[in-house]
Amino acid sequence: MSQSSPTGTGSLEGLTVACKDCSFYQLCLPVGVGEPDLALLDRIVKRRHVLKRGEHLFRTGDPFLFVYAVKSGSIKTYTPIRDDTDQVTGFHLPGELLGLDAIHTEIHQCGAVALETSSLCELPLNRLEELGDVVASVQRQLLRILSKQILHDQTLQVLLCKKSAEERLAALLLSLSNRYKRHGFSAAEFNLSMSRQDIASYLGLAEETVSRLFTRFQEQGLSTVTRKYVHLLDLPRLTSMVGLPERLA
Amino acid sequence: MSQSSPTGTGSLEGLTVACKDCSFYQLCLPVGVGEPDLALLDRIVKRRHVLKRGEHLFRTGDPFLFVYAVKSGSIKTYTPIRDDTDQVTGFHLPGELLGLDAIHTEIHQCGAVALETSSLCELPLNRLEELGDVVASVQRQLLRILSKQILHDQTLQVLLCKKSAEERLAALLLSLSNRYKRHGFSAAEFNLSMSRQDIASYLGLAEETVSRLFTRFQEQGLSTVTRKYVHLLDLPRLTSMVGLPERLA
DNA sequence: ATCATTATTTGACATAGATCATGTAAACTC
DNA sequence: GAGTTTACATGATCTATGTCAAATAATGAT
Repeated sequence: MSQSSPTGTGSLEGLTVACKDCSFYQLCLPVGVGEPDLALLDRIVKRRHVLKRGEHLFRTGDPFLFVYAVKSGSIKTYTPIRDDTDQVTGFHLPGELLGLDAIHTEIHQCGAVALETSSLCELPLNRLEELGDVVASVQRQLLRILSKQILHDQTLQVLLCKKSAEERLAALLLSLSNRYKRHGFSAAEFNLSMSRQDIASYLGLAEETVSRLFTRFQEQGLSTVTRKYVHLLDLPRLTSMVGLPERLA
Repeated sequence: MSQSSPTGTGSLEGLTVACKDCSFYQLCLPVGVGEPDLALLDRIVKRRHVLKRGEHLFRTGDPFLFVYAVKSGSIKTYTPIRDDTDQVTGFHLPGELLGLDAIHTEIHQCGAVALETSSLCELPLNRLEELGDVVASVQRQLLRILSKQILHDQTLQVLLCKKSAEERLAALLLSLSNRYKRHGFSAAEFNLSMSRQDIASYLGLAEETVSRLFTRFQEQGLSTVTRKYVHLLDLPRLTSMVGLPERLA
């Protein structure tokens, strides 16, 4: 919701950057919130949330206090399944919201960990009342965003129910590509902040299968993956592999 | 949102039953909407929507006009995948909402068909403004409901990623059981309104696998399934099979 | 820098569940 | 109410992935 200072992450402390000046605000609460409303909204949005790799934003069972917006970096959310295994439920990139699933129970059902150094804004949903008129407008935006998430979940459902391992991985790569592209980053080259295991968990595959697929994609000239660095060589073919508008986000 | 007349479904036409008298209203918009608000809400909620088996409530691509609440019967939602196949995305029982995924794009991304004779209420989301004060309150409820749906989708994600065919089917049977129970119906005996194929699609399995599992459950004394009629014989064992709070709804 | 730990890759093998094929029983049609 | 269609069941395979095992490479710690 807010822009980081030109002097870098270290000086975020004490800064008062307005939401309307944030390069991400249109991604958080895209349309329908007018200028004056934004000024109000700005009053209750907290900034200066920075996490290093591996640090938790919240854990399963924590009380729900805020909806978070990723400003930079990336966050993964997961649910513990049994004693040892986790299910990765999502990867959250800049401009995307986090914690929406906890509105219902007011208890976080997922844990959220930084995959790399990341900064976030927080929106105290339970204090929205203080905003008066802006409330309805912001809530309408939130409804849209939650609805979008539900749509995303349906796409994932199709992916998990009907698509092969190959199609699933292609879909994830394209999803990341599109989401980076939206922020002016390269659609063809980026770094995977998550591990093979995270990817496997998210896609319902074994870690080994993901590894083998990366190798196969390379053999087929679809992409190059060296460690964390991904280079998508044949976007059109990858897209046709996934088939349909099954874009993940 | 409204209660059917004591004289039966045939006489729904012309009835003006208040939301607050509806036995389902607490399921639609559970808490936080006070009595006076309900009276207002009642003004814009339409009733008298009746579908016979196989009839569509809406189709993919239709403009989004309403959120629907199931009053009686059951509805399935699905997305077309390729030319021939569909992905069943959900089964909707009385008291549950429908069409939430279309808020974002304002175009229905799913089709919705009645699995049996069903009646529904409609809530014109785009006319909520007319309600004035009640808006924030209703929207807050809606947020909770959408959030709950997201939670449900996460459970489904775990089911599809980590659970065996057996566990998936057990989870679905228990989900239906719990949802019927909530409405005062038997938790142990009910009718499946959906086909084996629908179940298979929803759970990411082959139709044949579902058939075989029903047979196996019967052999193991877990349940009895004759055609559409299900009798759950060993709820505790079924529950422990699924493991964890992975209840589907 | 060196060692220890963890992540990734690769290979050999096992298996759950898909697919294909066919049979049987409801449910609809005229 | 005989015939046609559609839903469900069951058996015989086949295959995409999972699982187990081990090698290699990267990362972090001392």
